[in-house]
Amino acid sequence: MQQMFNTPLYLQIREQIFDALRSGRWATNDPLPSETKLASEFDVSQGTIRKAIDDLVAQNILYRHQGRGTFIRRHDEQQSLFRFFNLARADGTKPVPESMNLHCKTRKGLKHECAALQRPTGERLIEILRLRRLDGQPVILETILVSQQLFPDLNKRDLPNTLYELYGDEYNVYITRAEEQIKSILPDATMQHHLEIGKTTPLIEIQRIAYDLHNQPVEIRISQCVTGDFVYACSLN
Amino acid sequence: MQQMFNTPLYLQIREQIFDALRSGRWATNDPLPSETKLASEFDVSQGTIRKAIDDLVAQNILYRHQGRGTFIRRHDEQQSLFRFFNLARADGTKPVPESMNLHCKTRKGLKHECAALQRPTGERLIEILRLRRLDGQPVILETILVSQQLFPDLNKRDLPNTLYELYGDEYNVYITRAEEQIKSILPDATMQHHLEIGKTTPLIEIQRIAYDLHNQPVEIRISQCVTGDFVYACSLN
DNA sequence: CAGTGGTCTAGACCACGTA
DNA sequence: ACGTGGTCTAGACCACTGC
Repeated sequence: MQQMFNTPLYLQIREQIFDALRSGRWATNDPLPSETKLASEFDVSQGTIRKAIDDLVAQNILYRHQGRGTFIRRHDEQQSLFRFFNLARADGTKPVPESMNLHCKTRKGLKHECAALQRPTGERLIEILRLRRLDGQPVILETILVSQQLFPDLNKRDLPNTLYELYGDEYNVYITRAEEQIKSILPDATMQHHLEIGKTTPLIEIQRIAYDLHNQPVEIRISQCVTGDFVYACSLN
Repeated sequence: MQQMFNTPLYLQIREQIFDALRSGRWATNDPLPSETKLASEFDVSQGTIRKAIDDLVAQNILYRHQGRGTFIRRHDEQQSLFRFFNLARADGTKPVPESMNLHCKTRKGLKHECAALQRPTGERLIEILRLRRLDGQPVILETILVSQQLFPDLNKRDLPNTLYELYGDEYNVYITRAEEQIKSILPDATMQHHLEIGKTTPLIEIQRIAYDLHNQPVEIRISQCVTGDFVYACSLN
């Protein structure tokens, strides 16, 4: 096959592989077909397949393991606990977060919430409130909002510490990236109570929107965090 | 040339190119020698040079421009204003920051400051205090600390809005990455005065350590920011 | 041992920028 | 028209994994 149209071949292949991934064509735990097999299937050279996969690896959608194969990146317990978790001790090490669910209910979504999730206005959302402890201290109060349509019966399940793993395993929704916005706030009565702080202890509030493979917003997560022993850590390049 | 020893050729080449960059072998504004020239110089194929440069581009040390050549990434006015600037409006757009210098002096570094900069304890540091305005409002109070040894007479200069450009142009110190830690604080009297806020307005405090090409810490920067109309924005992958 | 990804080559042609 | 980076190929060999 030759490069036709104006978009490079490897980008076309990348999109085709990406579509195949989303359609569930390959089992989540098995390796993808080898580069040479994909090359003959798509009728391009192995180097072109390689470049396409390079991109998907860079996007953290696939990963390679020499000698074993190429695999779909999953949110499993270990990574999921840390990959999207930016709170660290002052020395840069990361604590293991525990979580306790405070409530889980359904309610009508507010206008701006539905808009952020790109769902019809007024759709029912599932709201989860939980408290997270780091090194035993209550540090984070977290409100999670998802569409009930996309996650039927999520509210009737046992909710694990790592929700993104559950989203993937049970609902075929794979979180690949997220955007966070941080501001500073003072605690209301609920926060004071659960986080065991006074009304003059300032908090950071992190608003996250998490996106799936299709780049669709899937979850809103608002975390109020006490930043005494812990800080929000971020790298710039 | 063949792959010898156990490290891949392209990594060896990458390090050699990197060394050449640091030694100032190529002018900062001219393109590097073309891939084919580098290939014959290092006696490897063009594809291997390409892979080496790919890495340096991914690290944001070089950039390519098709048809023109490969260049050293500089902190120039435009990018520098935004590249390491994570405050955004709630809708995600970025304001143009202005800055006003409040003072610039030298003083003996505290123990933890010298340690963070990997300089001898008690060395003299240059301290710059400035106020930044976004959309006309005073939003950020910023304290900058660098070694006087590394930046002689910096305190006697006119300080531009984009310091990293000055570091590169005048001191051959190129900032390539930074680490930030964020926590929430209440303002002291100085902050209240300059940021025009009351004592109950919570702020976020960003502590940044910026690193140069050698991966040496070069600058400490502590910013206190009002997060009313602006938020700290960050992407997770 | 066979099969996977990882490296490396040599050479072709394309797309862009400059003069 | 020419030189640059960008894409693509076909084929070689290496390094790791699992049987």
